[in-house]
Amino acid sequence: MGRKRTKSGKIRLAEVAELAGVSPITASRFFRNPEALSVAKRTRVDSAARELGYVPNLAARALASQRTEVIGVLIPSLTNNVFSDVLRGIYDASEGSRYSIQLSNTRYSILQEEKLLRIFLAQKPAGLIVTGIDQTAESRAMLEATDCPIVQIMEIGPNPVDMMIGFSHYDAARAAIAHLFGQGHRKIGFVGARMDPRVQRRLDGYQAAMKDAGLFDQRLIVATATPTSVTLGGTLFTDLLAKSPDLDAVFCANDDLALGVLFECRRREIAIPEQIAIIGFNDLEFMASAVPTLTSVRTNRYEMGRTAATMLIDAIEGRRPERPVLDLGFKVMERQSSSLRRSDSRPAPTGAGAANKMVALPSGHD
Amino acid sequence: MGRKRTKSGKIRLAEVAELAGVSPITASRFFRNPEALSVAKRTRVDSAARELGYVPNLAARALASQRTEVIGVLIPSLTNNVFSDVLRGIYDASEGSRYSIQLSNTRYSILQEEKLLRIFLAQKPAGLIVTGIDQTAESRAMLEATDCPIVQIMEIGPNPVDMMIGFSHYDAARAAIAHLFGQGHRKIGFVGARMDPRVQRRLDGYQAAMKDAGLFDQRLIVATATPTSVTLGGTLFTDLLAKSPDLDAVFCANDDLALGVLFECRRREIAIPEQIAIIGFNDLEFMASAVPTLTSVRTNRYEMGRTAATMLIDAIEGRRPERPVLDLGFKVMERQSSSLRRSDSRPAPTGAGAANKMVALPSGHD
DNA sequence: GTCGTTGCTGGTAGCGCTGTCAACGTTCCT
DNA sequence: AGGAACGTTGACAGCGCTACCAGCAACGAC
Repeated sequence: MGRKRTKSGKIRLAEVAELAGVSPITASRFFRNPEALSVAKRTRVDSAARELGYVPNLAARALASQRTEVIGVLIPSLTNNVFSDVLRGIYDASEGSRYSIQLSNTRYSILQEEKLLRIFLAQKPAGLIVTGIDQTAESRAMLEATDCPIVQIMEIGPNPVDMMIGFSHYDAARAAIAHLFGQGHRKIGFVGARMDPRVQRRLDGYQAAMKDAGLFDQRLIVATATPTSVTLGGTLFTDLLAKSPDLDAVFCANDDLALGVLFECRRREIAIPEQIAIIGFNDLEFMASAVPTLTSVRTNRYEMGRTAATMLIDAIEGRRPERPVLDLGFKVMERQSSSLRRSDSRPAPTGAGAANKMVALPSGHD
Repeated sequence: MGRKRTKSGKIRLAEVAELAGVSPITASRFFRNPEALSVAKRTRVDSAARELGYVPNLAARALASQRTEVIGVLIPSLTNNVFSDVLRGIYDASEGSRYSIQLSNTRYSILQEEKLLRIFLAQKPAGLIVTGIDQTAESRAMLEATDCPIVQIMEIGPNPVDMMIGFSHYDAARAAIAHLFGQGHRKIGFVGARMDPRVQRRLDGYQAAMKDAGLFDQRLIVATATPTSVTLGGTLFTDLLAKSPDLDAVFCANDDLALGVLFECRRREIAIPEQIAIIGFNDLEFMASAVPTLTSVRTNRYEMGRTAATMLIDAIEGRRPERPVLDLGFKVMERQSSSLRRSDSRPAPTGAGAANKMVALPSGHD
């Protein structure tokens, strides 16, 4: 007796249990911890669930268990293809797991981040992935008061809230400048947009390298808070040339800017790298197939997302990582745009960028 | 008597109600339909909720009300920047609403889509956004059996499940070819990658246009299922040149391929547009700042996402749109890469691509 | 004055699932 | 053989909220 189905017509756990000839709680265990069941009951419940097409009601589960199977992800931008790679990694790692991803966009505002964090935490997420290390004091306090695992991504720094995965933007920028120094460049400009904390640290690295070499000059820097774009790369480079006409190289804070600089050089008939060398940041796919091929600092974005989600899920399930802070490092991918000692005087058609020479791998593993 | 707080220390609705001196149900109404309360109670509940920092428990709400405030979004790719624009629109539109976005990646597999759909529907989403019109029969049946509003995005076609927003890829491709015909081109090649249904329809449009003009030739087509990239554009163009050395224009199924073709032409010292004209698809930001600037078919991706989410939320709340199918149209953005009749013989530095001439706006509004 | 109507409020009874604890059968140890 | 230890199972009582319906006051129509 009693209703067989919920009024919405959905199958409930009780139906599955009844068909399998077990109690609801045993059926429940099957979905959460199958090993706790005897093989006989396990197969019975399994086939009953299959036969009925049972899908657990997540809301009921969350209410009863006082926790969700949601991983919250806070990122500053959906547009930036840097984040789309990270996200892909996160989604890939979450696939097949019981956890679902809840994404929110802070739009590069730590106040917005704080607001979103409050909402997220109220729903008791299973875990949290947050971008960067520059939270508000309030956010920081909330994160530390939470008992769910947390991974900070995109960069590494002191005092992780919990786990941390990324690389040193400061070191990466220094490595880029060191590479240009190695090619004989001295008047190296900096072009940056958006100027979020990570881009700021790249600028810091650039400044430190230049100062150490006694080559620092404020006129070599063009930076704006405007969101980045290829077009903006050309505009900023134009500004930079006006300030420093005797420039011999440019470090671009990202690859879109670098592509914009490349095109602007084409317009002005500036030879790359003979007159001006270019180095970008992130090593997006197109860098290797541009003409000339563009040197860039490769960052492991997909791997970062994937590893962050994997670490997080492991931590949620009680498998804490051996080391909570993971430095994924970077590589300077030397290509034609910064190679004065060119072995090939003219690029061959197709696959020209093949000469991807790995130059540096500071900080972290490989 | 009775517990004041849940064991997790969270504020519940009952606490808010008590402080406000009303019954829990009245407090509940305040959050869902404030107009139903008298002004006096409304302010009392409001200040009580504020004072306690109350945040509703979504799981309990979902369980009790038998519905969620989740909008499910199924897209085929996270990498493709076409989708990141759409997603940004969706997230922007959902912000400030009570609805949250649940994103899943079908990886261009309609079987995977069917699987995800089953999971989504079991959780009774408030609404659903799905990509394209090529669902499996099973998926289609599930979608039609569901009572929540559904928006199909990215393209338009016959028999919408519910609402639909997009444009005709077929017409857009025909417009691209018509533009090239207008410039005097005849041997027009097609370069395509990924070859998902929408790219396939672009190819169909290309073929129809060429056949109508009596210019169709199978050797003018290079298409692969491989995921798209700039590098691949160069490779495919190389293949195309091998098949059809007397080519005078290329229609690229997307802008990344077009950029790859541009670079390959540079490598081969093929003059654009004098020897070969190029037209891309989507009009990503960089197209206008490349050298030469690249003609492309502009699609309204952000607007598509934003409008889809807005329409969906309106429909969820009972405000059905006047017309369920919305054609957002497209525009051929004529630039240097396809303009033989160039007014400017040499592009000026910076902002060179300014000469964005709008050529066509078939299908839909503006 | 009686009846219906409207606007607001509250009580009751779950939504579907899991935490806790108790109970059972079996095995292994001393 | 007795008892502890383990593995497996089930009963009960909610999780925090809302659907549903009843109740009540204020008002107007007859």
